Amino acid sequence: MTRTSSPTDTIRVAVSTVIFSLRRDESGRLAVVLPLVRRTRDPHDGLWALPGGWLDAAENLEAAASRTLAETTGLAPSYLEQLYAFGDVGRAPGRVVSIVYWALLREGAQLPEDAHNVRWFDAAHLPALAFDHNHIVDYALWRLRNKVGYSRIAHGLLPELFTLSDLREVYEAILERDLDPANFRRQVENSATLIPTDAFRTGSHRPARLYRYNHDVELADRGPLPPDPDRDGGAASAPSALAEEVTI
Amino acid sequence: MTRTSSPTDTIRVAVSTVIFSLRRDESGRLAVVLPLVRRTRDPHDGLWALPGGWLDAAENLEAAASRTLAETTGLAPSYLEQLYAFGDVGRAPGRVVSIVYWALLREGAQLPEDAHNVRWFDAAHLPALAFDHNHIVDYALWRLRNKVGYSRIAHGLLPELFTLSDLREVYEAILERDLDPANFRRQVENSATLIPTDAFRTGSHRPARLYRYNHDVELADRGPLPPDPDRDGGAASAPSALAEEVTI
DNA sequence: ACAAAAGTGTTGCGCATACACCCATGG
DNA sequence: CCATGGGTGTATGCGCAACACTTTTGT
Repeated sequence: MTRTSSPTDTIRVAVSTVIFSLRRDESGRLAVVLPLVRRTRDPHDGLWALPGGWLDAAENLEAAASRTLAETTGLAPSYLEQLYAFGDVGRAPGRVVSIVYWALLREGAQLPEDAHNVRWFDAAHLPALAFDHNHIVDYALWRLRNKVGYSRIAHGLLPELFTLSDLREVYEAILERDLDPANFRRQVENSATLIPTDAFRTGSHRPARLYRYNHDVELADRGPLPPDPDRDGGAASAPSALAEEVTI
Repeated sequence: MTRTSSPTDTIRVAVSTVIFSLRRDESGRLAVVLPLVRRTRDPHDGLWALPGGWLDAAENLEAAASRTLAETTGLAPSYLEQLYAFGDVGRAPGRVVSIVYWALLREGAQLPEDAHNVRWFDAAHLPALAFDHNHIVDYALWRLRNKVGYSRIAHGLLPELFTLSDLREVYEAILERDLDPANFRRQVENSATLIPTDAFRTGSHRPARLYRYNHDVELADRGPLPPDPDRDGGAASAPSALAEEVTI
C-alpha cells in the first residue's frame, strides 16, 4: 500500500545526457562521438563525466536535459529521449537519483570556443569516466544501435539534405559493420521515409541524388497517443508523449 | 557544464509499479489484469492508483519496487523492469518524480485477505485513475505487448510446467488476437527456449505435453554485461545489469 | 579510357502464414 | 463413435542478403 512515512530525506535528483554525434576520423571513416565534461571538484575531480546538473524544482525532466545540452554544446538536439533512471545507493556520495537522457546532434556540431573543459570523445575508445558513466554510455550505445534497426533516428545525425551514401555511412558507423549499398537503397526507398529532391551532389564520380526526411511518416507512425489512448500502433515505435521525444 | 547551484529544493522521489498477471474471465478467456490500490487521502482521495510509495534514502530503486509489490500482493514477481521516470512539474502537487517499474506475476496470484483496499482490474477496462496513472498503464501495456514479440517474458506469467496451449493463450491474451496453434508450436520449438518434460496434462481429449522454461537460453542471450562490457548481444534483449531485471 | 561511386536486376534462401490432415483421449 | 484439442506435413508468398550488371561522372 502507499507508504505513509515521511518523504525522501536527503535524496537528490540529477539529470544527465548522453549526447551522440558523428565525426570523420583521420582515415575518413565516420565514428560516433560524444562530448564529455571534465569535473573540477570532488568526487572524481579531474575525471571526465556526462554533462548534467541538478534538477530544478520548477523544471520538467526533459527541459533539464535540453538545458544541459545547450549549456554543453550550444546547440539544440535533433532527437532527445529518456534513457533510464539510475539510483543505486552506492553510485554517488549522498544518495543521488540520476534521470539520464540520450540525444542526437547533426553531424559537424562545434563546441563553443570558450568551453575548454568540454571535449569530444570517440564512443568506442572512452577513458575511465566518473561515477557509473561508462556503464551508462554503454547502455546508451546499445539503445542507439537497437533503435537504428527499427526506426529512422539515423536521420537525426544528418543535415537537411543528404545522399543515400551519407545515410548508409551513418548506419555503418553506428552498427560498426558494412552494409550492401544496393540493398540499403531498396530498404529505405520502400520504407517511404525519404523524399527525393531534384538536387544532386557533384564533385566525385557520378552525382548522387539528395534526399530529404519525410516528417509526415514519423507522425503517422507514432499516432496521436496523448489524445487517443488505444491505438494499434506500428511495431516498435515508442509512444510520443510518454517517451517525450523531440521530433527529428 | 555541471551546475553548481544548490541541490533540489523540494523534489520528492516516489516508486510505483505496474503489476501484470492473468485471470480467466467468465467466458473462460484469459485477460491481463493488474492490482490497484484505493487512495485514502488527498489528492485524488477515493480514486484507484498504482501501488507505490516514497523512495527510502537507503533503498535501491528496484528494491523499492519489490517492496511495493510484496506489500500489495504478498508475492515475489517473476519479472521486474524499470518502465520510465515520470517527472512533469504539474503531475502531482509539490513536484514528485516517480520512477515506475513494471512486473509480471505468475497466473492465479491471490491477494492477501486483509487487503480490502486492493483489487484486481481488467487492464482493458480501467476506470479513471489517480494522477497520470492511466497514461502510465497504457505505456506499460504497450511495452508488454512489444516485449512479448521479441523476448520470452510470457513465461513469467505461467507456472513452472505448462503446455504449449497455455503459452499460446498467454500470447493471445496479451496481443489480443488469435494465433495459429501449429505455427506457434513450431516457432517456440525452433527458438529452443523450452525443455519438453515427460509429463502430460490429461483430463480433456488428447493429453498435452508439459514443458519447462529453459533458463540457460535467457542467460546466454543477455550475455554477461557487467563483467564484459563489449558484447555482440542478440537483437533486442536488454542488458541485464542495467535494466535491472529479475530473472524469470 | 579507366576508376569509382550511383543505381538496377536477378536469384535463392529463410521464415512466417495458411490450411489440410492425422492422433489420442473423454464422453 | 464422435467431438475436441494435440500435433504433423506442406504449399505459398514475402523480405532480405548476395552479387552480377549498367550508368555517369572526374581525372
